[in-house]
Amino acid sequence: MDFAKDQSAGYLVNHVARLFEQGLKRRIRPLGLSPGTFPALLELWEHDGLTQKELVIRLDIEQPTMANTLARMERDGLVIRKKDDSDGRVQRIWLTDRARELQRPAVAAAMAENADAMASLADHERELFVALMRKIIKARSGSGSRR
Amino acid sequence: MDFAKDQSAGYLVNHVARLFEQGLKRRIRPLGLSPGTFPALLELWEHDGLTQKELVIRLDIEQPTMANTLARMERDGLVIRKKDDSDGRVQRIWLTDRARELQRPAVAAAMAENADAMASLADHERELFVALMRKIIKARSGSGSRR
DNA sequence: GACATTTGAATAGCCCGCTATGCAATAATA
DNA sequence: TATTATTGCATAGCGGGCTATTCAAATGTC
Repeated sequence: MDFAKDQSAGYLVNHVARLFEQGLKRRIRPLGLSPGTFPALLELWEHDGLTQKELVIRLDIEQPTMANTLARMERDGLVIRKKDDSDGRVQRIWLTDRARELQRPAVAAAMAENADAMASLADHERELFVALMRKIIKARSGSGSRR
Repeated sequence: MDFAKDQSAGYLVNHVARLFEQGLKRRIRPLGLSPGTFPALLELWEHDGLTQKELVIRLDIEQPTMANTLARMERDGLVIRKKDDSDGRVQRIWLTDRARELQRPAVAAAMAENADAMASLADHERELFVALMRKIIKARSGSGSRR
């Protein structure tokens, strides 16, 4: 009984995530990007040529989800996938020029969206919010429910 | 530059939302429920016979998403949809016996998941977390970006 | 060296969110 | 009252998440 949805962390976090995603989507659409590509791009901008497996681990996302996202990214001319020379199983992911050029505007858009969505929070509240989420993630995916 | 993803609220909130959803999914699968039905069920358990439109407004979700979710729910024997007598456009949504019986175990599962996911937070941190998210939602969807 | 195991990626199929669009019923208006 | 506008819902199509399964390459083991 008495499950007040506006007091349920799970309910709220889903709502907030949707708001963030929608905002980001609007902002990066002009760049020809969609939100799902963002995490992969962030990693690749820092470390071009990562393996699909490495992306999966770094982003804590399931392998088929990553494979699917990368397929879309390749289709859209953001990356190319090449087999590793020394191991025929692994796919290495390389950014295209276009993707490299998008770094500045895309990061700017994401930062703007973050700022905007949290505009109603005071500075210390923002830091708190981020810190709390990191704590949850750490506890959860760190020693998480390995099946 | 220097967009640290572990400091980006948008990035983190997406991650946390995924963790919550996966946890809930595992917990309610035995009941034959999926996470997407939860918000609608919560409303209907309190107010059976709501309109699709009313659900859309209360849950801040797009109309086609709701229509789709309700179609799945009807398929799975959770609700039935009946045209309103006095207005042939509106669909009223009525719970089945099965859905009513699921209230207790489903709510228990959600509460357990919430508790579990936030187990690493102190009590006051949990309250803070919830309060911050409500603040964000209020500022955002309240006077939000009406196109 | 042959066979079994492990590992990385791809595919199939589903849930659930979105936008854009179409359609039928009602309400408003000339 | 005939036409137009509005309103509520459904459909099409896609992005992005998941699980389960398959496949090929590499590794281990006998």
